[in-house]
Amino acid sequence: MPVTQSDTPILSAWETSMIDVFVRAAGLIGLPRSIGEIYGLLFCTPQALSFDELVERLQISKGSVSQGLKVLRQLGAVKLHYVPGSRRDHYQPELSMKRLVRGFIKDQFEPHLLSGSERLDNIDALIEEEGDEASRAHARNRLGTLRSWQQRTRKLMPIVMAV
Amino acid sequence: MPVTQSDTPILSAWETSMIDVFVRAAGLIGLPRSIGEIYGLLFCTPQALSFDELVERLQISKGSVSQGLKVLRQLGAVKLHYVPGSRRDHYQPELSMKRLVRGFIKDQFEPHLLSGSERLDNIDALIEEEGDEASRAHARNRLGTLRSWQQRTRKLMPIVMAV
DNA sequence: AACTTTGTTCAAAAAAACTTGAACAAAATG
DNA sequence: CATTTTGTTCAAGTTTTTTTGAACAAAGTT
Repeated sequence: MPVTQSDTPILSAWETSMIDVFVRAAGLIGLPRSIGEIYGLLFCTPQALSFDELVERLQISKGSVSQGLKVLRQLGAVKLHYVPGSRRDHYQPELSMKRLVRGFIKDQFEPHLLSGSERLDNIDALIEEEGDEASRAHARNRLGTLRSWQQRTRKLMPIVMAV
Repeated sequence: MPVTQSDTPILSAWETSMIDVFVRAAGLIGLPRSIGEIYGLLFCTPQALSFDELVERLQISKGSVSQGLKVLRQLGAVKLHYVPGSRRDHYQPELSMKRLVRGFIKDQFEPHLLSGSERLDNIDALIEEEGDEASRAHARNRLGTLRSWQQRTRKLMPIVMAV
């Protein structure tokens, strides 16, 4: 007995709008739409939601939900919530802005900052291998600028994470 | 007499590496590779560079350079530099981190923050149109969380821009 | 043990973002 | 005014990213 519930309004108007806010925010920080949708729906909903409920209410594929939740867990943006009497995993959104920001920076920014330092050291070495002294001097100078930018960015991190 | 200068090393090793740093940085903030390349080469070079020099040394199309420079000008990341006796526009990189950050935030973030406020007001109205009082109360509550996030982000901006 | 439930993986399809290059516009030059 | 120089625009091509869905694995049920 196939149940065609296709005309049930799966999301209310305010939910759709609020999810849209998160989809845009996701785009702003370089995350795919589906991740914005998942976090957005969790954010709208009072109870924890299961995998299946996300698939059904958002009308996106299991694959997208699975991968999206994986990223969100990695960022610390969702928490598993045990629901007695259910075998399914249930998810709730992390609501602490501080933790959200911290998770994002740690996962997406810090790695680049670190590998960046090594890169600059390599460039330092390369500079000494070519050109005349005048152009080497200029290159060293610019490298110094870059290093100062890196350092200032590093100092900013704790401040941003303290939001 | 076709001149095949294909084996001229157009970029030195350290320049290539330094440009690579900027290409990665561009990716990190959601800008295309070509923009990282353009800014990167300007950053490496002592003199101002013309449009043509960018095309030739980076080996990318005129279209990419034209659009890339357009974005960089908009961000305030490059400055026009008048070169006597040349009709071509010449470009130099903005070297002040403060100005670079300020330009990026003003161009890419603030618009979203502003339009965001209007969106939240709309959601506020939509919430009152559906559901029972209990669910409306929850929705209002979450909207409040979102507003506080927005406000905290706003307060952070001047601090980041003061880097 | 066979079956069901739950969720992951990954190759292929779809969508989005970026780049190219040819046509075009604007301004300087001869 | 025809020509050259300089740079922009935009449709088409390319590359990258995201989404889908079917096959699979793991663990619980009967």
